[in-house]
Amino acid sequence: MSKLEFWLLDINYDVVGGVPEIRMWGVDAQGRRVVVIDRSFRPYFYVVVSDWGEKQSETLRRALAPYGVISLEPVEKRLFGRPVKAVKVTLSNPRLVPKARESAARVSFVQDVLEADIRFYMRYMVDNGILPSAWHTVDVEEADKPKQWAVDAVYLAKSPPKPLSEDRQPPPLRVAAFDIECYNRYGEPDPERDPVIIIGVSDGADVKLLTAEDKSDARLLREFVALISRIDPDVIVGYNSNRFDWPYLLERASKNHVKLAVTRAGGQPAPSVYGHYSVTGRANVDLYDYAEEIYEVKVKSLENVADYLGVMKKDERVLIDPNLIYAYWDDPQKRPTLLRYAEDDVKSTYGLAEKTLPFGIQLSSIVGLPLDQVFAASVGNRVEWHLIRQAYLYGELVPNRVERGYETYKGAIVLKPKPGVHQNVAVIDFSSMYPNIMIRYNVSPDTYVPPTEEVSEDEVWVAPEVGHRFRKHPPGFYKKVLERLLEARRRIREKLKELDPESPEYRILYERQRAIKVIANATYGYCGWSGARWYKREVAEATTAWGRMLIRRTIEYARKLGLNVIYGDTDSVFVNYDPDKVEKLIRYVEEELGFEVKVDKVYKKVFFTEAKKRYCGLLEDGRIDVVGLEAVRGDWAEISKEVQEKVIEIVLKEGDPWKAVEYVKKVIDELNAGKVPLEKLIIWKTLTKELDSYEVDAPHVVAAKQLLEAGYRVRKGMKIGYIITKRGGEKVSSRARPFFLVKSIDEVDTDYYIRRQIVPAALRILSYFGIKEEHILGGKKQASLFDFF
DNA sequence: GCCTTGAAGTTACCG
DNA sequence: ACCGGTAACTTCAAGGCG
Repeated sequence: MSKLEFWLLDINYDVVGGVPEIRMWGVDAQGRRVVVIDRSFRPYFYVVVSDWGEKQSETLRRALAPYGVISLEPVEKRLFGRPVKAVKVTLSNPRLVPKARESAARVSFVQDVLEADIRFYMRYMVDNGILPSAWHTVDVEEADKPKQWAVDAVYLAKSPPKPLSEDRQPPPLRVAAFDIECYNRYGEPDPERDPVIIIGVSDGADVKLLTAEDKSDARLLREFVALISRIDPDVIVGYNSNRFDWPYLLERASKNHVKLAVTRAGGQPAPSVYGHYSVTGRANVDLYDYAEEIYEVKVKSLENVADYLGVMKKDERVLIDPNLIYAYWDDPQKRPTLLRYAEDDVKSTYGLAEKTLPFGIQLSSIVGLPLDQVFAASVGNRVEWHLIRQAYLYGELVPNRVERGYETYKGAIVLKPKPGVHQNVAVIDFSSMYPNIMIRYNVSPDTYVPPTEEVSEDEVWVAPEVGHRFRKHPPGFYKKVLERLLEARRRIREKLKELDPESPEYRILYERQRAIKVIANATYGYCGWSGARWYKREVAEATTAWGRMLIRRTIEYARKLGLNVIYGDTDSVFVNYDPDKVEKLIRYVEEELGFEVKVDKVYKKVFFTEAKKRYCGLLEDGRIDVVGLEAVRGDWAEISKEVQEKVIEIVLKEGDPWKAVEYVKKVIDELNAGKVPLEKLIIWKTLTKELDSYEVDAPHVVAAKQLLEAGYRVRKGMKIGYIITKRGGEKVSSRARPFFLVKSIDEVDTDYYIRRQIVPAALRILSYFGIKEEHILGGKKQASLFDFF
């Protein structure tokens, strides 16, 4: 027997000779790739019973007999904080759990079946405190290695692994990025018909471009399998690989009778939870999932995301129209360009992995989902897995998912801003307001006291406005969970202060505290989500009610101090920066209200219109913040955003709105002269539902229908880029066309872009200064129409 | 039948 | 499949006028 330290990369299970075995794929301290097998674990679930004795035990045992029941064990557990009579039902085979669950549910004294939907390997990790993307120590015995397994050693665990320090660095991981190009002469490539023509693979040092000869990809697929096997990556990354590359490769492989044996167990990738493909023994990460969370990037193409993250600048790489890939392939002159394009794609993908994996690794170990699942899982699922882990530690049963109706409740307060330019404004905001409210007032489903229940007043916190009551003691589930998270984050931030920001340790811990913050902040939203296991409307409702109270009291006190409250939203107040008074305000909130606030930023100048949630400000270092305005929205043409940004800059930095008018006029002249590139006129909008379920023919819907007609695949979730042209009727939508079908500026309805894009975006700022449309369009034909009225 | 007006539908933002 | 609050656009139908 020996001790093994390993970092857990992937986990799965199989049933061998009727015995389930957990397989933990990882990297050990010497950099060897290992599998640790545990055959001692058995699946189980709980039944909540109204009664438990010899008779019930016999009945249940009989009902479950066909499913290999091993034991029935009454246990002390709680559900939503209340002790319940529960029986732990242990089975021999994880695959029989669903059937056994149904059977158990039919037994008369069984009130509920719980935790039967926790996947077997997740169950194993939760129960043993095992964390993916983290180090463990385990007593092992070396075992025979099945010959198709691509690892250095296989071990049998003598007992379950134990987690080591969470701050320890991950081992050096081998990462491979891949990207495929398909023949697409007939539009969207169809794996039934169109071969894969290029597969690019990068291991960070080298890029290999595998190509198909004569449009036959059987050999190409075999080469890909061989290359992956040679690189033997721990992490395989792609861009949209779960939705495109993997399913496409698998289908081509099947057509060509090639086994896509890229897993460490010698098998093929397999569809798995959250729409991701599992590549056993490796982490298969789709970076598109990460990109979806970068809201600053509106059109989430690989080149845009790589550009934004500073991985590869758009103007320093080869870009070709994806629809013309086949043409570049067919033309020997152009094929080298296509190859460079494929190379840039795969290099960008690798670069993206370098930027994002450190965060992914930390998120994975905090919420407890394997690295390849954590990006693919929704925010709700991430929070939920974090909660499931904690529930186990507290002896709380995991509630079942239940179908519920949708309920609304009141949210945060947004103040009407004071319009105009304000100098020297401090933004004061609450640190993690909602998590801290839940901690302070013990807001949780298990501490909630229903109206029917009588308790003495001093035992409960009563939420303002809504009157929901929560027991002060004992600490509720959410409180315990959030306190632990915030405390961990505090500790890490303390440690960060002592580290060199350029060091790898710093990077790891920085990403870790960021991941913790993300989960803590999402927990409030989770509790108000009707799909949540720990959903309780009153919990969410009380949290926002306390939030409103806090912000109101803060504003009141600020005014009492003589501060000018200019604006506020949810957990922030904007006041004139009088350091003494601001200091007093902060002390008041900390001492009287018991919450932490800080000066988040100070604006040299900040400008508001009458609208909430939209403003712009000049910071002391000369940077400009734009919030909510057209310039930061993805559904305005680039030209309008550019104009607004520049107008804001002129107004804030030079204080001369009329100078901005001159600038806007200049841009309009350029547009009229046909000097504005077509790309700046594209308007992008998401297709949020199926095309035929739209009630209104909005411009992007009309454009999408044209795409469909032209033979393109149109799917929910796509961003549709369109340009408004002259051709068509009165309705804007009748003049919308997919952007790439518009070939010349002459087709463009420049009047639309002037009157409905550029001018409104500029006037959003300028109208406060008395500037009107005719001042911008002055002297032009359009203005005379106005004068007429 | 034409024009105005406001509601409804839609998207993307803020915190 | 995390929440509610908000602005702003386009379409569409109702209402007023004649």
